[in-house]
Amino acid sequence: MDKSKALKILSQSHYRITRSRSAILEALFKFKHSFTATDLQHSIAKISENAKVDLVTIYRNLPLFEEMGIICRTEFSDHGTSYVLSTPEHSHHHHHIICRICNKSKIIELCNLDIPTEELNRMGYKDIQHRLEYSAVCPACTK
Amino acid sequence: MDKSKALKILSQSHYRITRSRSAILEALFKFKHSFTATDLQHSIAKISENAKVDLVTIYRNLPLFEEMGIICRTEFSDHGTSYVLSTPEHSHHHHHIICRICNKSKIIELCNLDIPTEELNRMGYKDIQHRLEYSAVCPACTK
DNA sequence: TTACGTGCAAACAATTTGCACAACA
DNA sequence: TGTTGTGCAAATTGTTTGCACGTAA
Repeated sequence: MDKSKALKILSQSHYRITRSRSAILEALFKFKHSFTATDLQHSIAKISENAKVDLVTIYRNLPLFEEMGIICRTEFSDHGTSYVLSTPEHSHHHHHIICRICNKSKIIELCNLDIPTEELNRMGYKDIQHRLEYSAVCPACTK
Repeated sequence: MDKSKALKILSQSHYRITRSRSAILEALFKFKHSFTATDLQHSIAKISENAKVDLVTIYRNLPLFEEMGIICRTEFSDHGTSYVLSTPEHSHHHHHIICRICNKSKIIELCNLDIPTEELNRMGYKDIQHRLEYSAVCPACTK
């Protein structure tokens, strides 16, 4: 997934291609780890002085981009919501591990999680959702 | 665990037994499901008009009570931190399932989660923490 | 009596909302 | 041109901090 792919998805869904959305996506795809709305704003400002996008606009677009499958929301950090890019790997069930020092995230596979979900289902729980987030100090930061 | 047990824990740890802490604990143990700081404040107000405790005081005591093992923090709800009572069952590794309708929570066992943790350890990640929260519509609320 | 707790006010941070204006399709 | 999107300001919500006063040990 890159910027032009994302723009295509947007227009195919009849969302408008605006200067702001373009600038947000431009900055988005530069991130190698998870980012917040504020991170994005700073990043956009760094790219170009006159590309400024209001924080509100970013807040309004992030859920949209998530809906489109461009980014993926995570909530491990105690301070607010952050996102990671949707890679092809993101299309299937998975979870993240986030380094508490450098903030980089990696995907981890956890198929055995489906088992308890099924059990809960048998117990009568409906529309089961779960959120699993790992945090740790990554190998690089351990040194 | 009940109020007097909690008070004993506090005083054994050289924390003072105050009117506020007493009132908070009084209200605490009445909850059958998860609660937030604000929930607690309302609950205290309902119990007795002159037992009022400042929200700030509640915010300052909840982490303390958690440290003492009296309550257990959960963060599934999108809007802020909530807690559940520590039952004897809480002393071992577990997770919760919270009903999105009635907000009641139950403990679920998930020992197979230890496996990925170990794997991550082998991969060089240190001080691994995880948070797993299930939410669903419980059998009662399905009807 | 003295260190620990509390209340109040105020600061903060993350996020949302209202509304007039701007700009895509 | 009409609808959708944006910026600005301001409101909300959850949580934290500073400080003078109160009180348990």
